Amino acid sequence: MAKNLTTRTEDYSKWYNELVIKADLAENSGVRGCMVIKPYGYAIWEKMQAELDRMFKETGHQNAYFPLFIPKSYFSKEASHVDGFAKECAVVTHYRLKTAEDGSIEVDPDAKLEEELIVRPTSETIIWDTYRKWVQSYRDLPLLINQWANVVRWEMRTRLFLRTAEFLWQEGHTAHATEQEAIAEAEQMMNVYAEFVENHMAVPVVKGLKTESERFAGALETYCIEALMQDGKALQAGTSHFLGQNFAKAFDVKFANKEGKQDYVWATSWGVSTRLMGALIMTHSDDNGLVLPPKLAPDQVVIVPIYRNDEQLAATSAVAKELMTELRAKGVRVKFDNRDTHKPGWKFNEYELKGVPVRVAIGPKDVENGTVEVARRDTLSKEMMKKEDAASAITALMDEIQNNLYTKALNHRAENTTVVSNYDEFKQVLEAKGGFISAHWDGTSETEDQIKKETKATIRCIPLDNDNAPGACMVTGKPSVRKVLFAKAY
RNA sequence: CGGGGUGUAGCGUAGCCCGGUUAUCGCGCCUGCUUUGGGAGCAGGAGGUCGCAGGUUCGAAUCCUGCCACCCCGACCA
Repeated sequence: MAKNLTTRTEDYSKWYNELVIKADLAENSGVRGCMVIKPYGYAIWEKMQAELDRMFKETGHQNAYFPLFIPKSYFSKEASHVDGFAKECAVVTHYRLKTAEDGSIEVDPDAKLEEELIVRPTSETIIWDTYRKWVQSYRDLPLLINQWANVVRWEMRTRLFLRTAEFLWQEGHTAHATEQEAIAEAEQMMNVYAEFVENHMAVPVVKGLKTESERFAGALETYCIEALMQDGKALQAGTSHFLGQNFAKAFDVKFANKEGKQDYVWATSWGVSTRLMGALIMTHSDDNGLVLPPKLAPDQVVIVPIYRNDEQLAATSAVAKELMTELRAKGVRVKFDNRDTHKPGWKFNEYELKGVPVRVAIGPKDVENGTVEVARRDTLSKEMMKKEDAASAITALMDEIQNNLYTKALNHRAENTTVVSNYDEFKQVLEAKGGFISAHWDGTSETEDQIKKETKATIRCIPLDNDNAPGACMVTGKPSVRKVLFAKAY
């Protein structure tokens, strides 16, 4: 069979790009660093959005929308925040064009804005400026709001889904009366993300805390979920920040507490982006194309009729439509592809490339024997079954494939997580094997920087598991509270 | 922004060093016939500002200058 893609071992980066483009998910737009998300890719994103949105609402959040443009002065109010984003902002300086004498279009110099507008790289500043007006009393709290939006970060280097100049995301911004409540919220949202990524995307994650140097600009604590890709590099899949009172103080968001005293509110923010699409692709796909977990697949089952003439088309279509009706009654998303413009073999390859979990083929022989052919995308195996058993068997396959994908990814992570005791071993494992490396660290930014400079590996997180055995830092030998997780990252 | 590379049909490319008929090949596209259980075969056909702008020359995809775009490696990052 002709290979659809460059093999992963040959060049993972090229493999990923080809996969995104050939599976019809997205393409380069020709506008620097921006991508066009194509209908099939967007359908997957919509599935993700729907589930996340449901989970946010279940935990008491509401959606709202804030402006795309943020006055420059808002950014100067929180010092570390502006430091973190200043280098990557798109700035609007004018509001009008005009036709020049030579007929070309130019920016009208008379239309210069008094204060430049920043295209949001994230919305903390404009949201906190708004929250000031919304919060007066402890009765107005907590404020639990989420926004689905696009943001722009003028990155030097971009990559489809993983790092684009413009990307889609959700950003939650909450305000609380107490520190404990805000911390609990930040932890809760990290758990929501982990649950979504593991249960729906079938991607196992490590929950943890970021080190000080990897923290979000303006946060006191950053909670994160980290996933391991097939090439042994780590990908940050989502973050949730405890912001303390930094933004409340910067934007003067005060409330009267139960004692009648003025106090600053406590804040969190949390977000996941279209980068999750990258995680999904790089975790499950193989050299035949995308592999989608059933819970996120726009089409869970595709039925392909096989026929030589009109009578056979009518006969196979009748069986296909019966099966489709049965499956739909069980809540399965089914597509019947009876296009006459492509041959069955062509369709088989197309749906493999697009990662549809189950494919059903129905031909004249099946009509005669009362059977159907059921093929799984995850194992690439095929099975003949009685037509009357097909609907319940395929319904059961949805769970089985979902679980199988998760288990496979979990095994891959286990095989590629190494505990090391000294720096030489660390470097050797990083070079030869990659993956997550668990090691002791003395807790200083200096040591962290040294490791990053010497090996390109960063501390992905301080895991929030129960493995709290103390030890000695692998580099300096100084005391370490517990092991942390290192990896090369995207 | 530093280092390297590439721009030729919708996609992937040959040609460039060493200038010379009508710019090569594959995929895809269109028409017809035969086909249809793993990307069909044959025949015919359409499709090109050779990234852009100058320059050298009788003649430029090819040589020179400037510009632009994209890709890869660094630094930065969801």
